[in-house]
Order: sequence, then C-alpha cells, then structure tokens
Amino acid sequence: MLNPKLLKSEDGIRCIKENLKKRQWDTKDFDFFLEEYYKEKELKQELENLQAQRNQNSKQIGILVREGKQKEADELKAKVKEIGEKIANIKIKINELDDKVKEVLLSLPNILDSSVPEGEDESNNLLVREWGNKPTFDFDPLPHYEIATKHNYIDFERGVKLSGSRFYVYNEEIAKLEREIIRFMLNLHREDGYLERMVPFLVNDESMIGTGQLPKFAEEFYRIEKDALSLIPTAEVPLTNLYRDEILSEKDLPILLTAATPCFRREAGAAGKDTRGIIRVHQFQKVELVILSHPEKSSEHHEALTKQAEKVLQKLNLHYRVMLLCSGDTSAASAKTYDIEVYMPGSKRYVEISSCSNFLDYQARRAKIRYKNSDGKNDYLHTLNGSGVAAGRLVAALMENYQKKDGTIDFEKIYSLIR
RNA sequence: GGAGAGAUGUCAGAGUGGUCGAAUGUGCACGCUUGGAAAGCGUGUGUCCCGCAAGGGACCGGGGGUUCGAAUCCCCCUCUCUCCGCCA
Repeated sequence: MLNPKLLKSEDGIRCIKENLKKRQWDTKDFDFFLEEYYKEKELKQELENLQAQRNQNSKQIGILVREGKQKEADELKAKVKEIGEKIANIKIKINELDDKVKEVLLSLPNILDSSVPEGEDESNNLLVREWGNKPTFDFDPLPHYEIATKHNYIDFERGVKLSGSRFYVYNEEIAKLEREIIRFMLNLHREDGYLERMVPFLVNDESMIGTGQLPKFAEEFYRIEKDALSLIPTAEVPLTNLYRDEILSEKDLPILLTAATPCFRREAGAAGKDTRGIIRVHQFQKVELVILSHPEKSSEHHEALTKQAEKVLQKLNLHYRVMLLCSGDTSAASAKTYDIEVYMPGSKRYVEISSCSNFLDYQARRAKIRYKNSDGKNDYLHTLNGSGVAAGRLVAALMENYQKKDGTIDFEKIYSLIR
C-alpha cells in the first residue's frame, strides 16, 4: 500500500499518476477513485462530528438520570436518538464507498525507484552485469526436456496423468539432485546469517493481502474456497507475513530469513508459453530469501540479497546475467527488481532463475509490520525478497550445463561443487 | 467430528450498561538512592484516524444487532484450551 499522505497533496497525486503511466497502467480508474476517496473522507468527518455530539449528550443523560431528573433525561434521549439515526445512515453510505476505496487503495502499485528504466516489457530491461561465460561443448547440447526423456529422468506423461498439463514427476537421479541442491542452498544461506524457517504452504487471505497477491492478482494462485486458504505461490508470503501485525524493536533489524517450499502457480496468462520442460509449471520448489530491513538500509540490503542469490550460481559455476527490470516489467508491489537469468546452453537462452525485489514500505504497510525507532515512534520497516534460487529451474539449468555427449548428466561434477 | 470453557494493554488479571482506554500486579524506560548492583521510592509507559494546534473520533479476538449510551446484553464467525472420537 502507498503512503496515504500522497493522496493529500497535488504533488503526491501527480507522483502516483506518473508512476501509473510509467508502469503502463490505466489512470482512468484512479481519477474515479479519487472522487470516491474524497467523498468518503467528507462523510467520515461528518460522522465524527455526530459521534462527538452523541457522546456528549449521552454522558449528560447519565448525569440527569443519576440526579433523578427523569423528564429532562427522556427529552434528551429523543434528541440523541435522532442523532443516532443520522449516524446509522452515514455509516451505510461509508460502508458502500469503503469497500471500493479500499480495493483501489490496495491495488495501486508501488512507486518505482528513480533508477528503474522506462519501458514496456522485458526487451527494455537493463543489463547490469554478467558472470562467467557460456559453456562450450564438442557436441550440440540438448535442451533439458530432451535430456529428461532420453534417459527417463523426468516423467512428463505420468505427471499429466496424475494432475494435468504442466505437472511432472522426477525420477531417481533428478529427484535426488533437486533434494541435494535445496540442502546446499539452505546451508549456504544459513552460513551467511539467514534464519531457516519451515512454514505453512497454505495461508489465509490476510497473508495474501499482506504481500500483495490480493486483491488484484487472485487469478495467479490456487485458492481453496472451502477453507478460505490459498496455496502459496512463493515462500515470500509466509516468510514476510511471519511478522504481520507486529511491532519490532529497532535492534532486531535486519531480520534475514530463508525457507525452502513448494510454490503453486496457476499460470493463467501463460497459455502456450514454455510448454515444454519444467520451466513454467504449476508446482515447483524454491528456496526463498526475505529481509526485513530498517528503511534507511533497504537499498544496501537489496544489493546484498541479489549477490546472495548469485552466490548459488557461482558455486555451481553457471553463467548468468543480472538484469534491472524496466518499469513495465516490475511487479506491482516492487519499487525495484533485479532478475538473475541463468544461461541454458541447450535451449540457447537466458532463463530467469531469481527475482530480487525491494518493496520499501509497500508490503509493511499492508501487513502492518513496524519497528519502534530511536525516538520511540512506530514506523513501517522495509521488506525485500528474492529467490535463492528456484530449484526446478536450477535443475533444468544444471541438466543443460552439465550434460554429456551421450545425453546423460555429469552428476559427479555437480556434487563435487556442492560437497 | 461431538461436548464444554475462554479470548481485555508486554504479560498476568479485574471489570456484567454511563463517571472505563480500562483497577491492580508485572514487565519496560527515565530519575532518585548506591562505591557498584539489588531492593526501595518517584515519574512515565497501547494502537490508528482527522486537525497547524486546541481538540475530536475509533479500537477490550473479528463482524452484525439491542440501547440515548456496550469491554459489559443478544446473534454469527475465527482462534485457543480441556474431554471424547478419529488419525499420519
């Protein structure tokens, strides 16, 4: 959620509108929202005045009754009853507006950092740095999905039989490989100060609102209507919401968290995209990194968080590049995002394997995660997260980068790198 | 799943219609005291919104209702605990 103070000044409103345009969002709804927002504010003011009147008179009635002045009390009661009816009417009007206003307020995207380049889509993302080199082969390397079927590493047919398209089954060595790299990643992050958590994979709506999945992105995850719970699309949700509705002490910051979880995504808008292999699937595992930071330190932490994710790829000797996402490609909750894209020699392309974002106070406001600053005042902290890294995509990358001429994978080499 | 009990501030715990944002204890912060500490004494100590301020409004798990007035009465929901059942 944006700082509501922005809505109070012309500068603030201009800033929100420019930000919407930069993100390629529609500003029509926002103008309509502003009208309702101010209307609601006015009504709230009126409500408070009436409530003040009622409180005062009710107190008076209490005094009159105690003094035995029954008649005067009854007269006043009739008057206050009228006020009560007015209050009830205004409350109805406010409630009608409130749902709409809240929804828009929760749907407005974060203000982008000034360093974010303008652009429509991923073609406008900015190359920040590259690490390593594309591997060379004395044969024509295969994409991971061909390796997968050639040696029965991954069973796509039975995955589909069990659950439908975009589901799969890992066999033997690949099942083990994913288990091993998750262990490796968690241990690596723990060594660098991240606290490991094992969290629920189903969360309530408050949690989904807290990190920004609701109300606007309800199509992108699985929700179990019967129990009003959602399957987490990323461990960002439970990890960040761990501290929802809490006020932390300044000395507790920063809090570095990590967790390995499965992630569930509907991929509703991705029909026909990445249909082969395990790049875009409904269920995958991921090691997540989350930082709760002092507001002044978040951009430092953002760089460190990204480097932490890069470390995983460096240890595995995988060539990658870091991209600064352009305005049109940055997710709504994020002010600034770096994607780490690993090189896949079989597919001959770079694939996003980690996305590291600084949300500033956007999620903290929604989730009411605060800290008590040195003046003893409560203030919203900053949240950040990044994959460290997506395990499924890492498996695919390892398959392509460590494939041998006969289509098998050099597991020995991989395991030697992760001990 | 069935039966019952409960949810109040950091915590414990009082409060069953007005003078209650809320006793008391505890914790915490500051001060006094002390060679230093403990004890003791004193003061302060929830959150959010509107407002330049004065001030006003809301919040006693959440939502609705009764009433001039609700922490308190009524209804619904959620969660916690106990017992029974079931179960990895």
